[in-house]
Amino acid sequence: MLSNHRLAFHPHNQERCLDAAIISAKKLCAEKNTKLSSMREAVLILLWQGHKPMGAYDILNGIAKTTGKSIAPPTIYRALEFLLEMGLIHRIASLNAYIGCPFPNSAHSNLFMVCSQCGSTAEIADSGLNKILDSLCTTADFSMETQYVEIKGRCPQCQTISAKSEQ
Amino acid sequence: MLSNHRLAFHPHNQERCLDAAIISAKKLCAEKNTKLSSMREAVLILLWQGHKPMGAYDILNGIAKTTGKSIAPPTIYRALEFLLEMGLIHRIASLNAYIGCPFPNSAHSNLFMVCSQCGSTAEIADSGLNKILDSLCTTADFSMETQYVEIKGRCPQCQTISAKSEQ
DNA sequence: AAACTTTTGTTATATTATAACATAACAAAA
DNA sequence: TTTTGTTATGTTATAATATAACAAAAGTTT
Repeated sequence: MLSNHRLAFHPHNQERCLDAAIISAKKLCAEKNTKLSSMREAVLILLWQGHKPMGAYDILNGIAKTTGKSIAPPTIYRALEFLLEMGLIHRIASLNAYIGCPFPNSAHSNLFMVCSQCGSTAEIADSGLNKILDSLCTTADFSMETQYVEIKGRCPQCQTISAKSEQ
Repeated sequence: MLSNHRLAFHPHNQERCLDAAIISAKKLCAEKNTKLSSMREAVLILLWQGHKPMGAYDILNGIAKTTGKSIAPPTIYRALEFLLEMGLIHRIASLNAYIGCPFPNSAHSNLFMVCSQCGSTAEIADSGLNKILDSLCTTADFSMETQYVEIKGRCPQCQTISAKSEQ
């Protein structure tokens, strides 16, 4: 099991995550012979600064603010498309939002745990889960292409907070 | 395992599904002391006639056509909201679309297999899957509220067709 | 029928995403 | 070092999905 739930759901040095993400993004693009242009890098940085799923228009506004320029949606969607293709980010379908991938190098199918209160989101790759999904597909004679496994609920911190407020 | 993949992915008497769905919807609403108004029933019927996930605006146009009236989005979204609350339909997040639930009576968490070619969609409730998801949540100290498990791929029929066309 | 509740209608607008075409930036070949 | 080709970004417009806010109608209860 590959998971970043400890980082995602607890305070930690977020700048370190960001730096690591950018370094491995550059490496991965070099390997794949693609270019992490400044716009693409800016979007990736913003996503890691947010450290939570962000909508395309949140990203748009963020980029517009830091660059001082006014930017149109296609610019952002293109950067997102590239980053998705590279496996550097994921789309959370249930939120229409995007988040940086904490382990872009390992090929994997993913599960996301999204806190419905604070938005913090963990990514988990679990072979047991994938085996079950595969076997269910086999049973139905269905050939899998993509999977979306997203769980909404409460992260550890928000459980504690809401438990306290109910005292 | 509770699954409608045999029906969903193969030709069958769709009218029978529709009739059964409406009957059990009426029963369920009676039990829950809510009302399946004509608008709500019309939306449910349309979804079962389509027999595939439909977008809110597809539904809107369908209802507008059969009634001859022009209808505004909120009317449709309200009907959808009601049907979702009753568990009579599901929302497929990865498609922004809605589909009738084939077994609304049994409380369950669901997995959807969506054919990326023809759109036909099966719903599967599997306790093995749910156990794994539960255990992953426990590991991460995450308390689940809702789950979205959606798999895109090829249904049996569309696999056959594309295999043939590649000969 | 009056008062109340629930459902639907109406208008306007928010949010998310893409199509189509133009320009700029960069790299490779001539 | 032009010129050509390719890739990336800019620009305008619009499509597609969803909701807020308030008004009217329909259905219930008293």
